[in-house]
Amino acid sequence: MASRMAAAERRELMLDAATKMFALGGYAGTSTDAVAREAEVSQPYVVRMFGTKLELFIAVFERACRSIEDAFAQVIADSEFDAMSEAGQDQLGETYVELLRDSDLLHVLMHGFAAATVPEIGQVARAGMERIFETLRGTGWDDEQVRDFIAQGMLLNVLLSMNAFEEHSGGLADLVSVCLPESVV
Amino acid sequence: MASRMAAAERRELMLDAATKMFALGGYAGTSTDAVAREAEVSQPYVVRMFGTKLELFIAVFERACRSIEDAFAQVIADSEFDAMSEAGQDQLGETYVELLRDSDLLHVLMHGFAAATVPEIGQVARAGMERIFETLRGTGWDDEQVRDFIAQGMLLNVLLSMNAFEEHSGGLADLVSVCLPESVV
DNA sequence: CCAATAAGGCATTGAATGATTACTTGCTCG
DNA sequence: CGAGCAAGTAATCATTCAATGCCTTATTGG
Repeated sequence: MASRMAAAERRELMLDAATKMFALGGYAGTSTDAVAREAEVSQPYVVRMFGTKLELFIAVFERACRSIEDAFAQVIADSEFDAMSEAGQDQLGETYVELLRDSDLLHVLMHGFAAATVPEIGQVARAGMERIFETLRGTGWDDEQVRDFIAQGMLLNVLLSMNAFEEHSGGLADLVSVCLPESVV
Repeated sequence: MASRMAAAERRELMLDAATKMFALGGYAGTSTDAVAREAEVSQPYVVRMFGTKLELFIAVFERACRSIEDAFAQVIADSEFDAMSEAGQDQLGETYVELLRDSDLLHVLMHGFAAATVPEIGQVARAGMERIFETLRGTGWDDEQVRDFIAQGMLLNVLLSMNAFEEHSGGLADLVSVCLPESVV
């Protein structure tokens, strides 16, 4: 038996493990057993901790959305930050690129968006996107500016999720290179 | 038994059915049996027609990518089309919005992107994205312009996939409204 | 030190799934 | 017309999976 631990702490470890596994297989393509093995607990314990596989996925997905929101909020709250300067805009962009270095986060996001046909997942997705939108509005940017920023982020998501940046394969290289204006890969 | 039909024709019907079902459940979340029922053939026939569930999904996904590519190519080839005018740019945007009215196409796209961690799916995704990129380059736009166009498209994908446009729910209404500048919803 | 609560595992199960094999039947062309 | 090929199915199988019920054992407060 895995050494005893406070349930809340174990829960976090399970969320970590689930994030990793869901990133690979998505909601339907990941078994609770795979999560359990990754978390080094038994499969029934995973189910019991979250009630249902769907609730587990939602917890993972929502946590991913919040980590984006939080990262932006933290940058914006910094007194040094100036949203209206060129440097400030680049800083937020780089913050996002930095977040996406965590490929598990990226893939969980993509799977969550794709699985939004499931009503409960769609609800979480809309709420998460809304919070991110509102957070970015806190810069003082106008709505079009916020939209363009998010749009670039979504393109980045898609290109990264299809591994377009590794070994600049084929003609995507040009699209890819113009997507990372100044941030190093 | 379903009435006889040329295999190629039946194959198209199966692809239609598979598109519909994969749109709902994604790759892992859709059974070959569900596709078979939708196509009104037996489950083994579906498997035999495509060899493998993965190959079926890839056929569906690739076909979706091509329909986008083709729609753009057709507009661009029109002698009336002027890529450099404001109207021309709007026209391409509206072409994409019109395509996405087919929610099955939209969701298959999203699931394909998300599932790009599967090597063979990733390969198809990169190839499809590259062709779309090259097609759009045929407008004569510079790479940044093409990138921005695609980025807006990706944002549209995500918002549509999470049903952000139905009953302008919550604070997403503002983001949503600034995403469809002139095209009617 | 001990009892109660919380942490966690084991065994099980019924349903679903992708794939294979072998069989049947309709159509077409010589 | 009839033989052979192509279209399609029925039956089946080995796995996998999410979930449930019941049991065991740490830990901790009194």
